[in-house]
Amino acid sequence: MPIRVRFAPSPTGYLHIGAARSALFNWLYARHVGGKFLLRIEDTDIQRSTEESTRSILEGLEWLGLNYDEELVFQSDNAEKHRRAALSLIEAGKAYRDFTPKEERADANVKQGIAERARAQAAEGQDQRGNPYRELDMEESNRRAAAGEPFAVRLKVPHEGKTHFTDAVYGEQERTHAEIEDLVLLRSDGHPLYNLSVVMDDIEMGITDVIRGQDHLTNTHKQILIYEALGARVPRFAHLPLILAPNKGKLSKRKHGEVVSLTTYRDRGFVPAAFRNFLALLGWSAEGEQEIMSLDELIERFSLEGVHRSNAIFNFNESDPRHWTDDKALWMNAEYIRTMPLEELLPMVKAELRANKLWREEYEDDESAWFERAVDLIRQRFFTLKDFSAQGRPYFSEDFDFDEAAVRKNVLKEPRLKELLPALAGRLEGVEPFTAQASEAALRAFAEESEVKAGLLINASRTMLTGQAVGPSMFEVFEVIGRERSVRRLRSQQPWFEFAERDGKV
RNA sequence: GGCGCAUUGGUGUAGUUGGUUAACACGCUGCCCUCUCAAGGCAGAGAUCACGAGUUCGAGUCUCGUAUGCGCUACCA
Repeated sequence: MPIRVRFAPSPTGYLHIGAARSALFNWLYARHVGGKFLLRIEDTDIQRSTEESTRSILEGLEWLGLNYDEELVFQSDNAEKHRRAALSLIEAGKAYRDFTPKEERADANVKQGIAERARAQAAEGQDQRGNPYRELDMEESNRRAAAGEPFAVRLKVPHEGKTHFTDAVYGEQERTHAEIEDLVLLRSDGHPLYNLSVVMDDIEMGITDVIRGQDHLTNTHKQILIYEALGARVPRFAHLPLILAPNKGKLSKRKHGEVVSLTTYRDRGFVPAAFRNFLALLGWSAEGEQEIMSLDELIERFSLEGVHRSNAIFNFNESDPRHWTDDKALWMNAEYIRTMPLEELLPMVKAELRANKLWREEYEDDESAWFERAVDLIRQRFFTLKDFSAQGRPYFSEDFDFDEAAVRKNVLKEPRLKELLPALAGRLEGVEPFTAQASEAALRAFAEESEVKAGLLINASRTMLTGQAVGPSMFEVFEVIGRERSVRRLRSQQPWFEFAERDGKV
């Protein structure tokens, strides 16, 4: 039987890292075994589901390159079907109507309420089959329902026995029925609940392997009971370890904000392949020590056996601009930026420049060779795509800022530079052709004549041309910036205006 | 409260059927390279493998207990 897996997020917020990782693993598994990867939006929680979330999820998957097969399924479209199935389980004697009035639960102390209730039940020696309506006479039940009395539908969990399954990651799992409550299938307002809906949709979609977060590991037993009540074949299960925040807590939108949103990584300059690679290594490892893996390698090497059982911590620190997200993710992004095929990087740089009004059509036309050269030169030290419009700005625009520390250290420190730099500009003006080698020769000769160290002129030039203290080899920069712009920038007195005169030093 | 799962340096992970100095990546420190910063090369710091007991000639690897963390326990998903 062909393998079919699915990713089934609920659209109650953006796609977070953990969910994205689940999607990735499902996708990799499907591609590895030549199966199908399906997508289903679990929008049965009408209160919290939004179209915007759905859009964000779709965008995120697209960004990661996780295309889905077959048509997108919205769980809410099947609500009526789920409702009818629950009702027919009553007929079959596998579920029953519970006329107990609905208990309102404040969202904030749900967990606490559960624990308290459990304690109270244990104290009274009550078991999970204690519902007074469980054995209510069918005629009586039908009559009260017909009279319009509201009821929830609960699954009749057998008194004896246990459910059992073999999880592809966590191994043998067993749970006695006594530990499972008669779970609610249908709310008293007729709304089908999660466990029923997932099971039915998974059956309908022909899902053979359910791969999802470990937070569903214990729910699985309940779902197996539903599969059995429905007379359906139980799929294989594989539960994935969770991805935790630095404080070891669950990743949450409310607590952690947008650092845990996948789209943040897109918007802050991550290369999709890099982030995908990083994500794949959270909770899974391939045999061998290679960690940088292309999509094809990922697909080829992915297996459920390599999935771990312990939760992984995803590091981030929004208040630290340099380590705002996981160091390894940042490193991997830089690694991709400097080593990926240039033609794959170019469109991303184009998008980044365009978004910052730095893009010119010539870069793809008359100046394409220059553009490629420039990108190839500066990419070596960049961490994110954002760097192309930030530190990279002087290469694409005349309007760039001078870094004050750089100016003080490399330019103002030596008063003679105010005359030396324009003089150097004069020398460079005559260099033909204007190559890295030629400019180097000219600069070194000029340094010797002027009896200053070449390094002084080099570092000063770097700051004059790029506004920065760091960057690529200076002679490469001369060549890429070009003679005309280099000369002009060397003659600019702007740093003195901007910083020195303000200090009253000049 | 009950049930389940996990626990290897700061983080992500390797550690074959128990067998010498616990491996790799990121991060960190130093050196080399050098016009700066990266990259690259080299070297280094950092783990009594959560803790306690047991089995064994020998345990990160097996058993039990404890602790901690996480998850589930809902007419949320």
